[in-house]
Amino acid sequence: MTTPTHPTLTAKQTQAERLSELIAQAVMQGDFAPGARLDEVHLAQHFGVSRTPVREALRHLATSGLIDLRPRRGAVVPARPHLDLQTMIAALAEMEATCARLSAEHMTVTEQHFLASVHDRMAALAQTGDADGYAQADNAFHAALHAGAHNLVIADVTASMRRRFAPLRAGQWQDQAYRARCLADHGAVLRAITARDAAAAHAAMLQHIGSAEPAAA
Amino acid sequence: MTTPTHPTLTAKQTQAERLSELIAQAVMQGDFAPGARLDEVHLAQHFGVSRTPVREALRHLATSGLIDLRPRRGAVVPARPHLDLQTMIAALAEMEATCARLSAEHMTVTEQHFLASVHDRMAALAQTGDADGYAQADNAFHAALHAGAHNLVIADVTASMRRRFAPLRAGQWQDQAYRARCLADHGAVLRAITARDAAAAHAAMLQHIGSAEPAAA
DNA sequence: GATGATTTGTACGTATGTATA
DNA sequence: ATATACATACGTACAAATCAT
Repeated sequence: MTTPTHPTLTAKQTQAERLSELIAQAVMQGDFAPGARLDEVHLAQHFGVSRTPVREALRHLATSGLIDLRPRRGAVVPARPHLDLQTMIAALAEMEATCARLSAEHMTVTEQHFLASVHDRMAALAQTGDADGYAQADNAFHAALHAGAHNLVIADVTASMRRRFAPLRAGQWQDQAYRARCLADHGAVLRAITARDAAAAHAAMLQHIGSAEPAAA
Repeated sequence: MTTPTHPTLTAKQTQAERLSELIAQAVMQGDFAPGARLDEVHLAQHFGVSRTPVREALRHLATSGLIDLRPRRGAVVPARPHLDLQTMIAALAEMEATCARLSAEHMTVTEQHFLASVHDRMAALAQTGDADGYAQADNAFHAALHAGAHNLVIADVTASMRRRFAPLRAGQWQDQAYRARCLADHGAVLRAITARDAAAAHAAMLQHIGSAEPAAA
């Protein structure tokens, strides 16, 4: 009976998801040498699971752009923080910034109030160390902006881009400084939107994603 | 119709990749009803493979955002609300405008010269009634802007959105007034970009697509 | 609300393609 | 260049959870 090395706090997750987050964190922290091969059996043994969930986690991370995965050749962590990853972050930043600008132009007052309430909830959580709740509030904030753009195509594209970064963001919320900066950035975006200042909303969001997302560490 | 069984032609692709493409096509073509469950066993049987590659393909598609995949509950094709033409045009306008802004910021001088040469070619064609050549030049102009954004992700998303309008644009080029307006709009964009005026490039492109594309006629 | 059927998640074995001697 | 070793891709069996009844 292979037992997990340590008790998982969130029991509702699948092993593949857990591993995806763990491996993503490890790669971003530089625990693996750049260019090193991520051996399936080695990882499976290390985490005390079979190769199946490891494979699925690697597929997920490859699609997210964090690792390179070539058929029959296995996974490697790209020598330098993946070039495409930075490109994808920049792309996400542009999409989110567009949503912010459109929100400044098109949001109803009711939607503005809702956005503010989400922000307040996030601020309240800032005191507690509740990383999980914080992540949830962050998603709610951005989702409100996607909706506020009043364009389902743009909202959909942005949301789907954003979803790819979920495993990469997972660990960030543990960092107190990151949480604080995130809250401050959101505040700036919120102010620009309620002031209907499209250019400021755009700029604030661009800066937020550009700096807050896991850049080339 | 998707081919149920393939006579084991072992290309350099893996089964999972093959399936991923097939399923993606099927979903985008609307072969599955929105909200329909994508059963692993069914798909495996349908394509004549085991569940393993099907699972990996579904993971890939879920990460890409094409399908929804919730733990222990399987995959479903998200019920996307009907996207009307105006929304899609507005979305394309935003993407093209973003490319224009990024081009103003990042284009090299060489790229600027190339863009100008494409524009000149288009101007020369304006006199003749060559609708086909004009359409080609228009595509070249926008392609140059996509490239000039220096972000492959954004370029790709924009190009794929644009491609969807090709059939709708086909007839427009017959109209002399449309061709003239299009050329003038491009000129404004070009001037803003060579002046490195990001905001002006953005605005000019937004206006161009918003007015020139086949609006809700 | 409990129970059975169906489906997903995980483990493991086998074969084929890749890399190395 | 041929052969050998090894890692990945795929198939299959079992376990666990969801949903229907």
